[in-house]
Amino acid sequence: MTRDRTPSAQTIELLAALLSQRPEWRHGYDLSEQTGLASGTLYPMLMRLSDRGMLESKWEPSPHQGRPPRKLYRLNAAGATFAREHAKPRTGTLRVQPVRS
Amino acid sequence: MTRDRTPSAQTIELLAALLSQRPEWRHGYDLSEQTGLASGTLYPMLMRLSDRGMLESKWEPSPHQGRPPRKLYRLNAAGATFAREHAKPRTGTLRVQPVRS
DNA sequence: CTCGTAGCGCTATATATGTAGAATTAATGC
DNA sequence: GCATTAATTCTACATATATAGCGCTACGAG
Repeated sequence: MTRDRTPSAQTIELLAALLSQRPEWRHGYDLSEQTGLASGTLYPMLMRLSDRGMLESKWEPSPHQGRPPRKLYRLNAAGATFAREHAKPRTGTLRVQPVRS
Repeated sequence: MTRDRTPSAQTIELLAALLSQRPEWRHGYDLSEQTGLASGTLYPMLMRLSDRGMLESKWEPSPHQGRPPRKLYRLNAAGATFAREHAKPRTGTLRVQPVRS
């Protein structure tokens, strides 16, 4: 049967990255740089999130000759809700983030 | 001034690879596997040979989604002549290569 | 024959996505 | 609680092309 796990730290990081620049389209390489996630972790994650209806996606033709085409992703409504849901601190305790100057 | 060097061992190997399957189109990755030449050696060589009018080239759209497009190369008439010219032993002296068992 | 330098080879890195298989993590049943 | 097992993460590797920059090599001049 299909089990449903609560999002892992990596998933939350990816969702946060996608949420941070919504509604712009992002590609995997871009997201791997922002999050530090390796390709073998990131691409399967993007596919799973897509399969679960969290993301829209489309292909963009190679920007320069000889470069691979990019697959673009973006949170849809369901995905954005899900991301916001899980982006906030786990417990009910409110925490104030000090801002570094 | 533009000097003209006699083709290096690497160039001869590449020309031989191209000649061996003429007139089929070959792409760089393919040729790098056949010759063992690293990409940073091979691609500049292909570009130089192209610039000197030895090769025809064209782009092939990505065979599978997410894979980089391929640039195809093939010896033209001048290139084929040049390749045959330099593929044969250098001097008039015939040398017998001992074969290591 | 020697010297300067243009041309060339090579290592490292960048751009992008993707899969196989091992190791790990977490949900469920008992 | 503990074992089972599905789901996920992670390390390699594969697919392709391309450039920057260092260092070597051989051409041509003298």
